[in-house]
Amino acid sequence: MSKKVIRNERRLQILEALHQCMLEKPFYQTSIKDIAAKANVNHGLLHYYFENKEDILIQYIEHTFDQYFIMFEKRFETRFKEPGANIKSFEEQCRWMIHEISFNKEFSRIFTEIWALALYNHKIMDKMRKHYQRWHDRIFLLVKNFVKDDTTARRLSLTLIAFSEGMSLFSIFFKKEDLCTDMDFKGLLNSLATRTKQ
Amino acid sequence: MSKKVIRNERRLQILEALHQCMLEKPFYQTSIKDIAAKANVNHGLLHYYFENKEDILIQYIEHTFDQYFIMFEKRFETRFKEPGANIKSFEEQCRWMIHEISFNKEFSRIFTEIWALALYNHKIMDKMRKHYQRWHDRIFLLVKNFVKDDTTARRLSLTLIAFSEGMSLFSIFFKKEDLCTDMDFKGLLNSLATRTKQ
Amino acid sequence: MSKKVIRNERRLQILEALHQCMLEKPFYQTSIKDIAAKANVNHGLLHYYFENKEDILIQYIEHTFDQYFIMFEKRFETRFKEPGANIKSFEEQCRWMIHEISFNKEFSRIFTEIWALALYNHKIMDKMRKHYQRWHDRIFLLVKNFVKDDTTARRLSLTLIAFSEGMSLFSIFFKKEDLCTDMDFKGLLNSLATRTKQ
Amino acid sequence: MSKKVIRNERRLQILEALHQCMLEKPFYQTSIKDIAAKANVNHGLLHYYFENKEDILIQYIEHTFDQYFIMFEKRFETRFKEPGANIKSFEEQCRWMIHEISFNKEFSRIFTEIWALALYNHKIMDKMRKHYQRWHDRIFLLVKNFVKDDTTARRLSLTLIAFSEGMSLFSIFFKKEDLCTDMDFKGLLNSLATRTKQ
DNA sequence: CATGAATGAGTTTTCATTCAT
DNA sequence: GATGAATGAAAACTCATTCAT
Repeated sequence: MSKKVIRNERRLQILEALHQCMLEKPFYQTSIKDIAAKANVNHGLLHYYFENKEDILIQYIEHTFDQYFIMFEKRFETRFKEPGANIKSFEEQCRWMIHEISFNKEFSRIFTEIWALALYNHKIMDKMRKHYQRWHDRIFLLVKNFVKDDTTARRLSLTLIAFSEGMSLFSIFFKKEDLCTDMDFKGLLNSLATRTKQ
Repeated sequence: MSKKVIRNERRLQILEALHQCMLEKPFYQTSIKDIAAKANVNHGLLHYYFENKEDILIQYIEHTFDQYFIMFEKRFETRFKEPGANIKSFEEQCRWMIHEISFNKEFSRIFTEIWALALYNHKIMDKMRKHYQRWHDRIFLLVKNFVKDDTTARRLSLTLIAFSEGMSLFSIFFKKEDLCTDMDFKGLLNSLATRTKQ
Repeated sequence: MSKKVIRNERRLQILEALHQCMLEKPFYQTSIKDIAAKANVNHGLLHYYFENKEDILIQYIEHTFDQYFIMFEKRFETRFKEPGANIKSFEEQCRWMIHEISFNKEFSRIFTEIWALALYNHKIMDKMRKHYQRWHDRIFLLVKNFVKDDTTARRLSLTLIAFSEGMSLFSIFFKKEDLCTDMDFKGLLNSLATRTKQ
Repeated sequence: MSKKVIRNERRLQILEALHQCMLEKPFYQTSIKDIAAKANVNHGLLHYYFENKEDILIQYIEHTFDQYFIMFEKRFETRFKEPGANIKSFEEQCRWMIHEISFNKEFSRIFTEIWALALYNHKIMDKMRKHYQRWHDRIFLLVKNFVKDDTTARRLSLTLIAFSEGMSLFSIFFKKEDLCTDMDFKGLLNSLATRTKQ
């Protein structure tokens, strides 16, 4: 293996260690030594591969959003060969998003914490905005098929994401069964847009 | 001032100081001394009135939810004298909730952090669940007027709260104008229930 | 009851509270509020009846030694009417001392701690020396009946007290049954004196 | 110096610093920073080498008892070549114990405090019991040469240690000259056993 | 006499980060 | 690259004591 590959492996090893740590303790209570121990590397080494503790988190966010984005695209491509999305593919993709992403226990926990960290940390905030925007752009493409007005379509798609994150959040406090898990997404868009359109 | 009055004054003074502090820094970076300084009291006093730092937060949560609950009830009572809510009053109350609570900047910031704190702190988690359940019970009463099936009505009302919290969260990352702010709540309930009903 | 009597009652109440506290926690971990709580009085009041925390302990020592001294004298007087002690009365009194004082669980615990407190506190040290000297003087009177040489008699009586305190100490670490509890005190004196005499 | 050597040096340096500190102040008034200052190391380092303040003390006790045990054995071996102890060697060894250990000023002070600390700290109590038992086992071997009955021999040897600790304690309150320092240890055993035997 | 609010000094402990080996 | 010793700032919490009421 080349040095670059080793370097990348170590990096991923450490990011995965952070992931495991964040399932046990809040980030601010997770020490560099905790992460190092989970990754089976010396704690001094983390400062060789990453600038500081914050940098590990920043790169973790980047890495995780990328993974989910790739998952989303792969799933879409394999199921809906035609370029344009129809109602059925839109609905299915939305449902998959709720079930596989919003209701993913680990995802919910870790991102609930990252939202909080973003509040008073510009770098994390910027990173989050950037990724939510990328996500927004992608969902917008789907919604655009049913909503003529661009401004409305953008609003609808962002609200859809906000809704799915609300579901993610509440899956922490309540059981999935207590929430509506299968809905009429097309109708949802309509009702959301009704007044906004006026 | 009697000792009892002093006691209560101080407590509120400290809770308000925590509120101000949490607008500046994350809770875990807010020291007891920071809160004391904002409250203009000696830091030792905080340990006299509260068991520990966590206890201040717990009581802050209690106090804040209570305030919002009272606001909600007052608003409802003054506008809709008749006991049973009709479509119009339901819609207006929902809209008010989104605009005055979900889109309240301070509320959004502070509770986004409290969600994260709840993740690894049972006491905070229990407190949050308790208050969300109270909120849930209240919204359920409104929804019940339009939805016959109780199970469905409960699911719908909880999902409505999840949705409003999602909006609250996203008001941190984006501008209000980027989201749908006025919607057809009755239609929303219908579309959420469509598949769940089946 | 006169004010003076009330005052004394309160004082004893507080000294007894300290006694109870010291059975639970070391003195330095016992707060003024702990003592106040046990005595069922307001903590501010302790500073009215006593100069400070140390003063309570000093007075506790005085009070406790006095009690034991009175017990010793009473027991001696009731059993041995004649003024001069004979071998039998000396032996019995020694045995009583070991069994009732050295092996008194509470006495052992509390004084083991007071010895340590005396090490770096002159007032406590002086108080302890004063009472041990009083005790020494008393035992000397008994030993004097069998030992002609005053210097030797003084050494023997002090060593006898040291021995009984050693037993008190070890009753904390081991069971009474693991130690010799009934011995030939007269023979003990002889063997202790053998070489010292030369 | 290898890292392992550094590690051991530092440990001993810190234990020695605790020793020096305990000659000046009670343990509970000795701060981690005091010990660090005496050891000429950063106070944070103490938490790197030891779990906490209590752990330093625990290891100090272990270290100190070990040292005295080794001293005892060396002295015995160099003076009494024959395996079995005779009266003379027993008496000399006892005398040495009283003079070099019980009457060691530093030893007396520090252990008087450790006895008190053991009262409400299980770990220290266990450590002390363990070492006193080891000491007991060793003295028992000597006493066994003159006392046939094992139970009696065990009681006698433990009482002998209690006696020497009583002397240690009283050397704090009084001068050595006020106590019997050279005695007939063989006779002492006999008088202690007289009644116990019956 | 009695209360309890207020003070502030002091303590243990944690940890990101640096750096010599 | 890897190790682990070392640093020092910062935090929560305790508590004797004072004092106004």
